[in-house]
Amino acid sequence: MISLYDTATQQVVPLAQRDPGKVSMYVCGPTVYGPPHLGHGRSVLVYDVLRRYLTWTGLDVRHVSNVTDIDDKIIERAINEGRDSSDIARKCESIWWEAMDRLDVQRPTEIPHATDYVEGMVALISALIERGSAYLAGDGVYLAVETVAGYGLLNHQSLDDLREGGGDRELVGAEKRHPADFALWKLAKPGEPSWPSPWGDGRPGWHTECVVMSLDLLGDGFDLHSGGLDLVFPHHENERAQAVAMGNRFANHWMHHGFIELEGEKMSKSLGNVRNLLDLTEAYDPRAFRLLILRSHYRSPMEVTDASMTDAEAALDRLDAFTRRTEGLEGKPDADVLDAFRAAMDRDLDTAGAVDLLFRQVREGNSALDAGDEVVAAKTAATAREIAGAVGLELRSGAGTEVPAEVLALAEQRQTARGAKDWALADQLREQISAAGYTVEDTPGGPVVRPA
RNA sequence: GCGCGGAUGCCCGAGUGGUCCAAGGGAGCGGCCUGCAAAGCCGUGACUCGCGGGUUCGAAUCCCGCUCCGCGCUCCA
Repeated sequence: MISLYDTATQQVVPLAQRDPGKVSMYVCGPTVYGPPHLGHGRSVLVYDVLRRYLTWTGLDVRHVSNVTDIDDKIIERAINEGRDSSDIARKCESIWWEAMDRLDVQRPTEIPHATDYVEGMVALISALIERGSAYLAGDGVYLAVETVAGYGLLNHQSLDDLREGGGDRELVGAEKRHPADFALWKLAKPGEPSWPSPWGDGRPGWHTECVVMSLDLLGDGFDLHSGGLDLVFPHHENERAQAVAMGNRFANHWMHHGFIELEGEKMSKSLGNVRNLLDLTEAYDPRAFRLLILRSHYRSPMEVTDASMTDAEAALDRLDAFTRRTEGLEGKPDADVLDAFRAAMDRDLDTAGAVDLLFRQVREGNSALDAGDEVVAAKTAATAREIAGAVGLELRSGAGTEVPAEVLALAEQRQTARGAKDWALADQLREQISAAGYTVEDTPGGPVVRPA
């Protein structure tokens, strides 16, 4: 059974399953108003790894992740660009999935869209008003945080402390009863997209969609709710407030991952140093990004730099080279190593420990091959494949890669030259192969040509 | 101000009170292998884990204080 840090209790505790053998997880998905950045990349990879691992251990994972396709930021962009907000949402979403595919991230089992749940949200807000936990003000409906038991569970701050807040907060809606009250429904201004409601046309407020969609699809008391550290407050605190005000338990366990930093600063839009996920996956092997994320702990801040990506690519080369060397060897994974892998992963998702085990297999296997021991090599290779597969890291042997006939011809000429001990010509031919973007390796089984 | 989290070798980065005189990767250097390479293997790096106290038979790990850094405090993953 895996244990994970729970933001609510501030402890690493076993992830309890409401239904034995099944895991229900809700991961806050994107608001589609722009291209996905590196932070989104870390988010999806962390939960993709978690999901794949849980599935690998034999659990039936239901992974719900929303697409928020109506939001102030989308509207803002629509107005600025004179476009329809649904058009922006649709295009951004398709770019999102393209990035996910490049990163080899599995699709969630369910992908609810906010705009498909507006009726449900209106019903929830109505019920909250009936219960006296929400009220109508001049520009919309607000949730009265003082009526919610345990508000601050995730943020670990009292309402008084929140009120003191150091930021230059904008007190949206002067009619709020308490400064921490937040919008559930925003009445539409002219020209804004809107839906009908008992309080007038408008749109949903603070992530009411996540509350309605998670409860609808997963039911109350679902196992895990997760997202970035920045979602702890107010996003998740406010989701929880809405659900709890309705008498729900809501999520049983809260998981949050750390940020990606660029040169020591949290990557943020305001700093203008955001790097686009599509750009990153163009510039580097997307698997290197997954490996980089696996090598650090999900709650630690993490740097993504040209140096760290290049470093990860070099490490990946080592894995691929081993895969190439052990191709065709059939063996069974080492049960002890897989136990160690499980132990690491169950310890608050110690993926770095898993990577450690993976590389140890590689070294052991390479040594075995050098010693001519194919049995041990086959075993380590099978173990490495098993571990890599469990965390979604694809290992490539390069088999099936097309090498152009002219390059193969150069390699053959080089072999002939080598046979004649004409080293100058052989080296010159290798230069040509290299210039064409290929590497030739002289192995006991003869020369092997592969993409550099 | 309040809250959360960091500080480990040249770089990245694990670390579960004793098995830690601290993983793994990258880079460097030396060696083996090779016609030379590539790939691979072996060797080599922290007398120490931000600083100062404390608890303990024993601390990178627990507690207290301090320094520095990051993040949040109403629409960021």
